[in-house]
Amino acid sequence: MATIRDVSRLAGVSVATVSRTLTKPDKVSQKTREKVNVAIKETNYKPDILARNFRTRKSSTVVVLVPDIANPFFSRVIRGIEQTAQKLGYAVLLGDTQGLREREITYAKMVDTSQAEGIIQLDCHIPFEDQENITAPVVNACDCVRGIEIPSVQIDNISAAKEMTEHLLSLGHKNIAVISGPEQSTITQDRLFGHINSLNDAGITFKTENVAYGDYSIQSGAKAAEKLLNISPSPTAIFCMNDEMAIGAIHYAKKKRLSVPDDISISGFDNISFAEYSDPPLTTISQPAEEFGSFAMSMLFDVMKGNELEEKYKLLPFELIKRKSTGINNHD
Amino acid sequence: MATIRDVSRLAGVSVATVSRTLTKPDKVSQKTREKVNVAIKETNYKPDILARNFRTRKSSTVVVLVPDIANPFFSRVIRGIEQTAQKLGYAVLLGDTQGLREREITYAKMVDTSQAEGIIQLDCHIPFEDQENITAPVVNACDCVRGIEIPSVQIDNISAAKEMTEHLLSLGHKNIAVISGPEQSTITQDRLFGHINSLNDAGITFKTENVAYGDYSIQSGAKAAEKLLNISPSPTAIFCMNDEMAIGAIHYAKKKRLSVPDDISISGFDNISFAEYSDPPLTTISQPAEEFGSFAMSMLFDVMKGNELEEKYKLLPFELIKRKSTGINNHD
DNA sequence: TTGTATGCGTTATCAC
DNA sequence: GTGATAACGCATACAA
Repeated sequence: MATIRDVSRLAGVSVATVSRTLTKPDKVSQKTREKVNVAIKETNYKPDILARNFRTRKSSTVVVLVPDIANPFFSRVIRGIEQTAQKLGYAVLLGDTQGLREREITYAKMVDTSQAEGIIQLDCHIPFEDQENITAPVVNACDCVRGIEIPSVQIDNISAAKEMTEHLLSLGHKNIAVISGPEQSTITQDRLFGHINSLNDAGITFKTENVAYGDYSIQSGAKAAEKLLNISPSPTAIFCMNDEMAIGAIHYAKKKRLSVPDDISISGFDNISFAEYSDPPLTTISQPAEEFGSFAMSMLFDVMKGNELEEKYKLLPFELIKRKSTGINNHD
Repeated sequence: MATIRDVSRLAGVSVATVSRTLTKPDKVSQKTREKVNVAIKETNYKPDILARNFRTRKSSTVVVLVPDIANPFFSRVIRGIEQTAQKLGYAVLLGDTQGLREREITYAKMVDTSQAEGIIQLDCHIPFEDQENITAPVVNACDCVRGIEIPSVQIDNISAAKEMTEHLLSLGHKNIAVISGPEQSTITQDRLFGHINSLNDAGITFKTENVAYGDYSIQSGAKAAEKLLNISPSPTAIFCMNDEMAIGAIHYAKKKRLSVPDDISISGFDNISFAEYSDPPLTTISQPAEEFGSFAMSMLFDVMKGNELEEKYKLLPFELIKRKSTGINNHD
């Protein structure tokens, strides 16, 4: 492999000039530049990025912590991250954490060892051993850690849950169940809060037994629906905190020979590509997944550069998508 | 940040000894090791991986080229890659290529510049400018490049397609349509080949007009179904080359008020998590996605180490999963 | 605008 | 088993 030395010799210039030609071409005369470029071609020289990274103390790499890469919503976020990272000259290291704190910390430590310059965390945890001490550039996307000074980009989950609940209320539903995400999750808490708020505004008392917790998987949605649809009086609508669980819930309802939405309305969250093609098509909240990723990467870039952030806690717009899985309450 | 120098001073040993304690502890006496470890803790020393990588000419990183990270099948493969990579001490760089050759080449070049040591390619392209010259350790997973010396792990797509086709034939279907993947794709070609083979074995002539090409998206499946279900005589079964397109096809069939499977049988491929919860549940081919990733990473490891591969073209087992989207032909 | 010289933090070589 | 030291390839401060 040719080194910068070989190029400099062939071009008859110093290594410094070759280096400059590559990284600050405006500081090199047109003529010299040409000479150097010819020599680079001739030698098929490729700068050794390992050496460059070492010398500059930069890896041009960020690590993204994702609880489950196989979740279509997260993978869309990652796609957004990747695209913007590439534009900004960064590579993306994948850290599938399976929600394990231990693995989050392992990956986050890559910043300590200079392997990565910053972290994008898609879960609601602080990925450091010392929870109080944020020791590396980090940004939250989709979810966030409450009360902690970590910049984040998400939707207004409280308002989104309110809007969905109001939609269900407007269809005449009074006994609304919830299939929630993990209880500790910030977005889950926010959405539940918004939901309860709407109920209260409508003069309806929220009942704890109307909530079942899932893990965002289809299976957990089906299981939660089984629990909720066998209490009495049976709810006439279920507000699910993601589309997968809604699809699982619909599946169980159908198995029980309930018609969706005639017997039971079921709503989702995220608007994944399957939502539109579910039977019936899912009423859901559309979240700008790619934009989350893209925006988070831009924010992280600023944090890494030491730039001031315009908004530390960014909210992106969401949209209620009304489809056929929710309908008028025919039961009471 | 403490360096190896600081540790050596505090421990009263040479930097070489500190380095050895970290990377070859068996070459250091118990006593010295303890001294060094105390000093490491004291100074909170973390080896600079950038410097280490530079010195050893290794990045301990592999790059994975994926056409579309948001495809649930690919993300499962990536999960498998990530898990095994972590075990083997490698980090995974994400290269979402959108199927663009240009981006594949860009990412593959990271090996030239030492940023990555090897490549896992999930698409059926050679990620190098010079197609004839394989210039970096590379392994194919799921798909493969035909006639090229790139190690690969996949299922026997020909046999899988045969098995599915035979299943449809056994249900009495004679006019079977195909919703295929991209025409240039190797796995598409293999599956089509297997399909045609089965038809021939059954004495049925394959008709080109019974094939529509999609891009693996739900939308493309719906569109392809629209084309196929409006030719005459209408096929009584559709063999789709992935689950997303099958779900799209089912969606269109229902829209046309056709019953699946009474009027039309539709089969998928991949067995993604949504397959089981589709309505009706999808008959499909289960592929070991995580194992593809895991196995590919192990193979790449061997290639990078210069080890001989036990099998250069590995086939993993698949399974025909019979569900309710395929049924007996009631039409002729 | 260009060249010279230095050093980044680590590992490897070779003495001891 | 341990230490002294060179070297990896590059970017940069400084001199010219």
